[in-house]
Order: sequence, then structure tokens, then C-alpha cells
Amino acid sequence: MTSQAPIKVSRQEPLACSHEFSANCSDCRLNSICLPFSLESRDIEELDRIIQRGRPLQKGGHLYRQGDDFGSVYAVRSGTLKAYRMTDDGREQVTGFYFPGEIVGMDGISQSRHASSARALETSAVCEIPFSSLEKLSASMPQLQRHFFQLMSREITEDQQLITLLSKSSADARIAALLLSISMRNARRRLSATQFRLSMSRVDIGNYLGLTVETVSRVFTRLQKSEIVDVSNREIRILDEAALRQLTSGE
Amino acid sequence: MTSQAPIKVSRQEPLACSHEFSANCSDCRLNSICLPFSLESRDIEELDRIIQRGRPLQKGGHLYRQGDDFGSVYAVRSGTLKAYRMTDDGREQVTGFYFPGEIVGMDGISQSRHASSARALETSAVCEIPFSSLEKLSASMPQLQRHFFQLMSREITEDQQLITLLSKSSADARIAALLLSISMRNARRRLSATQFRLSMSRVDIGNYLGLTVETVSRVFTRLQKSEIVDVSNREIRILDEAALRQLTSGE
DNA sequence: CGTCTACTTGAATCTTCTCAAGGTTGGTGG
DNA sequence: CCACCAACCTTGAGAAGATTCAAGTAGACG
Repeated sequence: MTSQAPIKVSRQEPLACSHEFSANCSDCRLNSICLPFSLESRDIEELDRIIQRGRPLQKGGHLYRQGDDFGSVYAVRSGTLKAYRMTDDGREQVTGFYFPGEIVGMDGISQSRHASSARALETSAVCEIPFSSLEKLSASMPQLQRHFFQLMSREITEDQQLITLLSKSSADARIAALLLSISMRNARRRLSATQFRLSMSRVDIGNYLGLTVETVSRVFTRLQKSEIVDVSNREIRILDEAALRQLTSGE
Repeated sequence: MTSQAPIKVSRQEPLACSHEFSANCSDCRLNSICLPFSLESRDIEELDRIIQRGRPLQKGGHLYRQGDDFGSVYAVRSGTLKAYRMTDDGREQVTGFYFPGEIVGMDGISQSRHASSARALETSAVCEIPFSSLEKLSASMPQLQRHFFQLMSREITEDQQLITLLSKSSADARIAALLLSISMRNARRRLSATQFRLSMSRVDIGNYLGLTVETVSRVFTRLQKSEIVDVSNREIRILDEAALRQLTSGE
């Protein structure tokens, strides 16, 4: 889990550790997929000024909790977060996993309080973007306003994909879709699309996909046996992407 | 279904027909729950200027189709719309039902094309809001910008509630939740919260809730037998709201 | 090295789906 | 006005998939 073996510090990157938080948007290697996307450098600097970079979140630590006053949205800088809400009867529902470059917390805007909680699945760092500042800035930067509308719209689209998945698909298809989603998001960050480590537990996966742990486990075993995915604990290697893709549509 | 018997035109409302589309936002009885919410009357007039009111949609008619270029979002003025998308394997997934005062089409913003289709479940009228105009107007009207952010955020929250429902709940709980949702939205429009007519078919309900028609039908029969809801065809009367609410949480 | 948590596996059970058939409703045209 | 048609809805019986309950195993961490 993001284990940091001793690393020799290179000249280019003063801090090779992925949890460094002193950088600004202009230098951030995520800026092409994150909020600054499509902004000009002068505008990026303005955006930079409103962004607050706190210390890293420890594994299990909360970024915010359901019901907290809403003040900011957050860009994931490193690590992984899960968002989840409590149902009326006290059970947990995972609503999403958030990887570097993605924005979390947008569901809090409508009620001025967070509609879900967000916690770190591993040591993670975020950039805090005070929403009132973002609103003001958006009014004067059409590009930013548009991009933020787009980010929210994308969240809607992704939720709808999940709805479809939960509504129509078998356990196998759900797991396949999750693996492909993680794969794609890795590719966007120029990480391996075929080999990665799951930062979330089987319980979280099951909770997210509407399955029990046992079922998740059995599906992984099946995928392993049919040589579609190599599963070793949380270490995943996709052996046959086509077959995986096949699974997502096939019922 | 919204049959329009000959009606004597009253002095106050030039067109008593609920599908009239000549009115403007200032006069619209939905303005307190629709986009103009929280705007001052001067601002409402400006908003009014960008809104286009077309002729009513016939039952079954499409407002837009998945893949169409995105240009506008739409406020439902009368009737009901359903939004749905095609899955990769050609099946349909209903992603939402939209009642008067609600905004449909926001999922198209992120890709500049509509991510879903929207069609009328009964004769319906909408107000078309060209998105580029809305963007421009938002930049100069902080209230409007905020409200639109909030509307999108609400869509996210509602999708997440549906995710929870699909992920955790039994067939009974899903139907109960849908009935309560419709009830609440009726109340918001000052219609009866206990008695209403479903504008969608059993197939649509099942599709939306991830159930087969047969299961939907059986649940309605069960609700009828246990005297929680009186079901007569599409006519619904909630007899025991508490029991219904109980059902939504109970597994 | 032992303990705790996370994960896997098996067997029985249950809910929902599938398939098949029959019943209603509403509209159309004779 | 009635007969007919097409959608839509309901009901039943059997099958399939996921859940539940109950062990058991492997890893992680002190």
C-alpha cells in the first residue's frame, strides 16, 4: 500500500514522495486531468491562490462526515478516498472511490451540508477548494465555470452508470466493470492499466457494488480460475481485457 | 390521462389547460420550486428572456435522444418525462422520472452530448433553457449560478439515494421508496400526497428499480393485500404511510 | 509468535427471475 | 353499441443466482 521504499531524490522532483503537498497547480502532474484542465496559466495561478493544501490524511481518517457543514470540495492529490453514506437503518453504502485528479464532495452543494462521508483508504493528500471562492472565481472565469459544471455533470453520468450496473448486472459483470473502471482511471494517470493494487477491501467493493463479501470473493476466484484476471490478495493483473469487457455486457 | 374536458376560461388564468406554454417565469406557479427559485423579480425577467417555450410533447415523444448534441436543459412545465439510457448490450435503463418544476438534461453537460434520452410519459410541456445563455447569465447572477450548482448537486444526491436503494433493498422496499418519492414531490407542488395516478407503466417502474414487471406486479398485490396502499390499475392511494416508510428501511 | 482482521470456501436457504398462460383495459372500426 | 385488438398487467410453477450461516485459512502487525 503505497509503501515508500527509500528513494533517491531526483533533481526534478524535490519530493519524490507522492504525498508531498507543497506544490501548486501549475507544477502538479495531475493538472491536465484535474480542475485546472483547460485553464490558461494566468488563470491557473488565480485558482492556485484559493486552494488550500493540508497535511496528508492517514488511512481511515475522515476528510468530512455526512452532515458536516459544507464549505469545500476537494481534489485528490494522492492516495484513494471512499465516499459513503449511512442509510436510514444505519447501514453503510459506499457511493464512490476517488483517485488522484478526481474531485470529491460535490454532493454537499445542494444542502450546504455534506450528504456523504469521505475517508482515506490509504494515506492520501487532497487539495481543498473553498466553494465560495470557487463560485466567485467561476463568475469571472467562464472556462472554470464551464469545467466545474462539466465535472458535476460527469459525476451524474457516472452515478447513472453505476445505477445501470446495479440494476441490470450479475455479480461477475459488476466486478468486471469495477476492475475496468479502475484500469481506465489508472491509464488516465499514466499508470498501468493492467496491473494494480486495490486500495479497498473486499467489504468495500461488495458494499459499493451491492454484493456480499462472500460473493465478491467467489467472483474473484472465478475470474482467477478462468484466467481472465490474476488475483493475488489485493494485487490485480488483468490477463484478458476483452473477456472482462465481455463480462460487463453479458447480463 | 390528463384528459381535457371543455373548460370555461376563467379571468385569472387565460388558459386553464395545464399544457399552456405562453406564460413566463414570473407568473408560473412552479417558480418557487423551479429554476427561478431565490431570484429577484428583475433577475427572473432576465432569465425569462433566454427561456424558450415550445409546443407540448405528445405522449411517447422524445425531448432529446442519447447522443444528440447537447444544447439545453429543460424545466418540466406539465406532464411527466422519463430519462433512460441504452446499455452497451442494447437494453434500456430508466434513470429517472421528472415531474413539473424539475430540471432534466443536466447529464449532457459533461460530454456536450446527451448521455441519456428523455421521452414524455404523457402529454407534457417543457421550458427549454439554452445552456450557453444560462452559463452567461450565471456569471453575472451569483444567485442563479449557485442555484444551478445546487440543482446539479441535488441530482447527484438523488442518484446516490437510488444507488443505495438498488444496492441494499428488497423489491418491497424499492417500490415503497418510489411511492414515497412521488408522494413527496406531489406535496411540493401542492398536490395530494396520498392519492395520485402513476404516469409510468409497470415496465418502466421495474426498469427504474431494477426489477422485472412480474415482481413489480407482485409487490403491488402484496401492498394491496396488507392494506398499506390501495392499488387500482395506475391509481394509487397511500393508506398507511408509516408502514410504507417502515418498508423502505426494513431490508 | 500469537492475535486480529481480512479473505475464502461450503452447504442450505431465500428472493427474484424466467417462462408460460390468462386476464384487463382502452381504443378502433364495423 | 359491441366486437376485436393490442398493450398492459397479473398469477403460477420451477430455476437460478445471491445471501446467510458456519467454518476455516492466510496475512498483517505488534
